[in-house]
Amino acid sequence: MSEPRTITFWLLDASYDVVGNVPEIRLWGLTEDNQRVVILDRSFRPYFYVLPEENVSPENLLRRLKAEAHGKRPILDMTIVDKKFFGRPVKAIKVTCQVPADVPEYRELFRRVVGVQDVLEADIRFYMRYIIDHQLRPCSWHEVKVKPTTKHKNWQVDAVYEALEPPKPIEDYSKLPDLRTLAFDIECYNPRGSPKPERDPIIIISVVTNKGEKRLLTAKDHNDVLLIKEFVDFIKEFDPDIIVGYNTNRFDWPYLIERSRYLGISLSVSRTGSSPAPSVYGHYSIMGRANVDLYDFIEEMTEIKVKTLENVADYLGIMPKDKRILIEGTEIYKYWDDASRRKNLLEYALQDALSTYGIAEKILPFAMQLSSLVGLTLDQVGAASVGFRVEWYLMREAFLQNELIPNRIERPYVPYKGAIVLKPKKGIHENIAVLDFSSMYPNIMINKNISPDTYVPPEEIDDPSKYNIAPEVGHAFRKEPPGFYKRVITKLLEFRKRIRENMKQYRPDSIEYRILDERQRAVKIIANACYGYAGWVGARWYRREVAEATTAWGRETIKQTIKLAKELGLEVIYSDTDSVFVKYDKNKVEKFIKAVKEKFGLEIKPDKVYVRVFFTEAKKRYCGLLPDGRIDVVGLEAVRGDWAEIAKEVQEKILEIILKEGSVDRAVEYVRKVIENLKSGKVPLEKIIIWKSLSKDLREYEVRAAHVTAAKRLLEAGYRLEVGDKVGYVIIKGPGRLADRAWPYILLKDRKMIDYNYYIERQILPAALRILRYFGITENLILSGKRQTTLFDFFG
DNA sequence: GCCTGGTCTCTACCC
DNA sequence: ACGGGTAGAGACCAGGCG
Repeated sequence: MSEPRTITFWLLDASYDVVGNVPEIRLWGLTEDNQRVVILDRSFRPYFYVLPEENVSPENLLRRLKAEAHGKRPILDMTIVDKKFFGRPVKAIKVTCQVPADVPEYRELFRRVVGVQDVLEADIRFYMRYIIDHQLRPCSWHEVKVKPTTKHKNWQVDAVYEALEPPKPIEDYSKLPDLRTLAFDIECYNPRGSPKPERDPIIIISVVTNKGEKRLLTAKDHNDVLLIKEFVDFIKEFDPDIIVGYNTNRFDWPYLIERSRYLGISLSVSRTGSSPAPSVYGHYSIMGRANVDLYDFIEEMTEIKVKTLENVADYLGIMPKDKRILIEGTEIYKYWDDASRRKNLLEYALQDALSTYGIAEKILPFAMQLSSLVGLTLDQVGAASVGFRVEWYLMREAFLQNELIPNRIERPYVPYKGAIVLKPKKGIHENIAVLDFSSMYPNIMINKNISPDTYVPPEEIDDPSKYNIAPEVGHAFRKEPPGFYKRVITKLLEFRKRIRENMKQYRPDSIEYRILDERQRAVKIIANACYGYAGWVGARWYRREVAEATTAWGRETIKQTIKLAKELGLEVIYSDTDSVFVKYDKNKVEKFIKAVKEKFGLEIKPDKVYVRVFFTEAKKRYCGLLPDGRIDVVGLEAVRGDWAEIAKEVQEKILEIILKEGSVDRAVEYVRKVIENLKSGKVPLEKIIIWKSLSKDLREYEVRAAHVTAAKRLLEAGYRLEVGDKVGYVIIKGPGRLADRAWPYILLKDRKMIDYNYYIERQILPAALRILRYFGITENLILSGKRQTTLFDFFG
């Protein structure tokens, strides 16, 4: 039984601990035959690099470092190694320590030694070091030679193995193991505003699993001791691989942890029996399982404006709002205390867990592919910001290419010029094609070899023919050899091509197809984020000249493209960054595409053709009618989250009437009707709520803004608000500034308080006139109610 | 003291 | 804690008016 064997496993989580002065890597996973396993590797040691100053001999420095370390904690090894730093070959001293805690100690000690230029790679967590060095991929399959061990008998796994050699990744991403997923949500008793764990019990924990279980765990009146124990027991019994929730990192887990501590209950939900623990990027780590907060992913979906669980579930078609029970957060305790209403609360809680589970089904396949690609574990990848996701990917690549990973350093923010936006030709245009460059910035970075390691400062320029010189800004980049960004982005684009090739062997409705599709999406997202990353001052591979040159070439490209279009007789209506809107002429457009390819080595593709498109004179705001009758609204009030629904609706309807029917009269009639309805109180309250986000702490605001005063009123009423939350308010009648008349809709006692005049003058009319004034309509004309002539009607 | 115009702050958008 | 470019509303404030 204890003979060595090779097993195949899917990597779920990674961690480490020091056991008997030996660091032990733990790889948590699932095997092909559906066993939960942990693989221990005690052979790996932490290390970092010391980079000598240019004129310092590595041998001398090595001796000095050894002398410096003498008498301190033993260092396992110090060796001079050949590495590259920003593409340049360098000698570095690799320092291998006994345990991870030695690394920061020696980093601090060595960085002060004379002759040391820098200490590198001393800030990488030990298990991440392991993942990078062996190129493991979380959420992917690996092969590993192991032998069983009797260690850690009390852990909740089917088997514990010792690795006889490091695992090897398997390059097939089309399959997933049979995972156990658990979604949960907690409800707290909150008669005194926001619940506090040292005061208010948890009353319901709703649980839904992917194996068809639905549980409603409840408190005994106001005693939640058994409830929490039941929850812990259920997790142990079901033994989930993935635990999902909505906003669990900021609410459920901290609350459960605090509450358990207060009650003296052990929240041992992990596979080692430990409690969830706060970890990197503000997420909670549950040993051996992946704790995923779906909110992290929803946060990035800017198309969902108000990100409450019920809104998101509604938006994603998981649980339509009109088909579920909605209970106001502040009312929960009332339902709990009222025997006749308690069952409604229970149903509500279950629907929350079901919604959460539904979101997980939509999000997890992508999250897993992102995790696999960038190398962050599933529970971390969502919590990490875009910049860090890109960075982890780059760090893996740097390792493969023997490049030293630069340190994260603080730098001043220096702004630079971005893209060009053309002033549109205002009014209505017919038959307009939109063409845009595919991945313009990534391709420019490849074509011009733009990278920190190919950048050459002006004083070092010799023969200009050896460099690509950026227009306007004059930054120079070596043509050869290929720079870091070029190598990385090229690889990503090729990778994506290969995945898309691979997809062809599967039916579009198959699981394999879905997985690969999510994977190619993840690859595209990372490739496209490289430019932004390069211009981020917090990036390890930051260089302003890189970002600045990329946009400069982008500007030149689009300028030349516009010129080319005109030369070919295409009328250019508008352009933004990497797109051109031209009067559609099939032959000319085909010629144009070919010419662009020849001239710039970049691909421009027709994205869509508008039957009709309307532009105001403002940039970034227009509206187009598509051949299938759909309407694209871009930038205008109708698509902004900070206008009252009623105003957005009016604008959208006007655009539709104008683009489809060409009748200004009807549009004006429509606006008048809505104003009538509003005055007579026929418009539902939801449609006049204005939602705005809090971008900072309330005390930090410099001017009195409406949503801030509304937020303060919410706070006084006992609501809890955080940065990023959306505040919904209405404007009420009365004296003073607008900001002082903003009232949280939730606290509104009487609809009579609402200032309808504000909604007419400052919401509906501006939104309507934004469009209608281009057709000769004025505010007075709408308000006077005079019948219009058909003067402004057109086409039919 | 009120009005006006310019500037600043703030949000959310586009690509 | 990935980039810059942009519109538009409202707050704020200085200056003009008389």
